[in-house]
Amino acid sequence: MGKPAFLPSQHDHQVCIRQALANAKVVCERNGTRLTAQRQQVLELIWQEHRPIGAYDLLEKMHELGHKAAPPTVYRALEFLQENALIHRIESLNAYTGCNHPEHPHASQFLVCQQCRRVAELECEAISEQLSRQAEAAGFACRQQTVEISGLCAECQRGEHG
Amino acid sequence: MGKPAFLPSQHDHQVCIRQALANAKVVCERNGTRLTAQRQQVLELIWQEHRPIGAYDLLEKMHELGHKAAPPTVYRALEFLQENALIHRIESLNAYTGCNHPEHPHASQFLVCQQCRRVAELECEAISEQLSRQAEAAGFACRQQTVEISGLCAECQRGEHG
DNA sequence: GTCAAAGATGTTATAGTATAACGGTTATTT
DNA sequence: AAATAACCGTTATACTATAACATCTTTGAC
Repeated sequence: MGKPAFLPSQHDHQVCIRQALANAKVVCERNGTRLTAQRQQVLELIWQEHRPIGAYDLLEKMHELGHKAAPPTVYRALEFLQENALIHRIESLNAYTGCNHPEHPHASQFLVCQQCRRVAELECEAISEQLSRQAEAAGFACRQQTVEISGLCAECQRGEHG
Repeated sequence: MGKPAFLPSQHDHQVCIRQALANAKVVCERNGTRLTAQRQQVLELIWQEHRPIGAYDLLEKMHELGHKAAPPTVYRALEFLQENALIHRIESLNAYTGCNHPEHPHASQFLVCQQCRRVAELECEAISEQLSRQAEAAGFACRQQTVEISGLCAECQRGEHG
């Protein structure tokens, strides 16, 4: 069995962040796109959270770090990161979260905990393929899937997050 | 084979609207909730569109009809209609659309055409059950599913909507 | 029927999310 | 070095949603 969908809340998150930044460099190089300092900062701030973070919360963090940015700055970075598959937007939260598998294209499914607000990314091909099949059966040409499941993660079901 | 996912754009939509309002009355009666004139108006305006409509567009339509409403009015109606399963919110559009099957609880999947902005509602149990299973396998207690697929509907693939 | 409680609506203000538009700067290519 | 494209700064504004509080209406108990 692989990694659990939700990492234990007490894992060493610095490792996640370093790994994500290293991945991002490789991906951008391969894509021929530029991971500028600003974009990298936004990506790092996203990864520093254990949960999806909103654009204006990111903005606030940048201000705290002395980077006097305006909304378009952060939205541009978010757009770039999405285009390069480095982050995902969680529609039901209006928030952004790091992608766990940026190195290959994939359709994801997200488990969104209503209590602790953490999100797990599934990458279940059976689901994405079944969705594609159903869409095609209706004559629909599928471009992008948004699959988000709200509920309670295992820890919150056990009452570990109050 | 049943109804097509996307109705032909030239069907008699007045029939859809009348049917939806009749359904709504039954559903609210069964739920013990009150379909007031205001809520009914919002539901009717939603059904008058062939595509999901935003809260502020609804507001504008109400103004055109001489009903001088403020945002909370329409949001309250939308909340009520959602609670009674009479409409769905399409997260990826920030817009609302009539539910095709309000009489029984169900998880839906939405096909969202990027060109004509129409939406088809699938109700595929195989998909919703597979999603639940995957979530549970991760120890996740599923409460609500959001499944939206963006792409092109059959008509738009044939260039019928320019 | 009256009255209390609950539910629904009106109103004002404000919070939260996102983009348009324009000008300047930096990097890349030739 | 000039031309181009990509990136960034800045201001203003559009779009989406809710808080808070007052008023009115419906319902149900007596």
